[in-house]
Amino acid sequence: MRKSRNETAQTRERIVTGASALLRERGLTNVSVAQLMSNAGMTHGGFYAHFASREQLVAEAIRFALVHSAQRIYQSALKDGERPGYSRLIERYLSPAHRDNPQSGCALASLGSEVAHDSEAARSVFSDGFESLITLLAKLSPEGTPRTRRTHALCVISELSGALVLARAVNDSQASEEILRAVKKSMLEDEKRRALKGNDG
Amino acid sequence: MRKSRNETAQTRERIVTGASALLRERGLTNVSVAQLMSNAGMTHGGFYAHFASREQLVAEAIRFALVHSAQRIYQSALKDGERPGYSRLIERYLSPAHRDNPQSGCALASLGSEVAHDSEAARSVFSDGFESLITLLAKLSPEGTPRTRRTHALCVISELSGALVLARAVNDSQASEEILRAVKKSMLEDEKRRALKGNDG
DNA sequence: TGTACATCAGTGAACGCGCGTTCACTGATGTAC
DNA sequence: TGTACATCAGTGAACGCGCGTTCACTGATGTAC
Repeated sequence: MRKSRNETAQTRERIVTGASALLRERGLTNVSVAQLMSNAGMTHGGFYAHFASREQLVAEAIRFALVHSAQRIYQSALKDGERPGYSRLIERYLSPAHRDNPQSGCALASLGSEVAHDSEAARSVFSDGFESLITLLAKLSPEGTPRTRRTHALCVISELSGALVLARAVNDSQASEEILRAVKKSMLEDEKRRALKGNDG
Repeated sequence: MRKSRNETAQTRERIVTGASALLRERGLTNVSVAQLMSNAGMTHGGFYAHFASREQLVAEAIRFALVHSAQRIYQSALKDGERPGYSRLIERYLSPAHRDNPQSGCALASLGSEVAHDSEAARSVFSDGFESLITLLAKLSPEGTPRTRRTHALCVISELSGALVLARAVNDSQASEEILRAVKKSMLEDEKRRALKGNDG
């Protein structure tokens, strides 16, 4: 049952995008090759027609997840009122919807701590994706030198991803809401303060 | 070869503390029962004389790791100059030494994202430990209403743990250093600003 | 355009392996008198 | 305090199971002429 080149490419893409969702949802080590294939509508045997190993698919899925995350983050920052800024991103990132849907959410929060224990390939792909995201955000940041913009981008991403990880880990829904609300409020105030300072200077 | 009650209790403690270190270092799913027992100087067979399941040990190890982390964080905050504050904590938390030694470091950063996929017991223990830590930090925070102190504690912990996770995940040592340095600098400046504001008001 | 053959995506059974857990056994500890 | 027996922490072999990976096979696609 050989498939056409087109179909083969589509199948491969389906496996990678499906894996990027499933791995974000359940973690890098909690999904088997059979589950990843079944998630793409196939049996496990065909896996090695597309990938040399599970490790390779994981690395490709991480790459895809990071590119996807970067696009969504960038879009949020771009659409922030008239000028680009972080307020809209902060609102979206720290929403219950984002907390409850890791499969389509930020890969830094869902995969960050597991990547530290994963293969060199995975860490390398993660590093590249992270660098691209920070560079993009720094360019788009309101006012400041290139250096301060980059620093601010790093701080925003750290605080956002840290808060989301904690809001997901906690078992108590009230505690989870509190984390999202408190950090969101504080970060939005901080952004306002920065915007005013920027307009004054 | 039955052991005395005293020895039995010590053995159990040795397994739990050893597991708390090994699991922080390698992740919750990447260490076998045999490895956890060997780490405590025994063979795997004796495991079930102390625990009902691997899951139970993991939950106890998480509890221990969080208590241990809270103590260290609290000590850093207490010893901050004359009055308690976050500056010393920030310096220590975002140091290369902390990044490179997860086995004795903050459990929020090393286990946070994995706990979200783990057992109810693990999440429950994590929630309790997290709540204790935040309550402790909020009490000790400089100036402000109970509410603003709590919010600030949540923000500080989110930003610290988020930055540490990213600094560990990244493959490029320069990028890792940059994250630690940039976030540390920004957070320390923020703390200074808060301290001045507190003295004025 | 049509024919003959090589290629290869996908299936499902099978592989060796490490996992969490169980169990018979050992012998020092704990308990009853 | 001393003796006889029950308990149980720890060992190492064994269990069933799911894992990542391999393989013989199928039949549609791609290629050569």
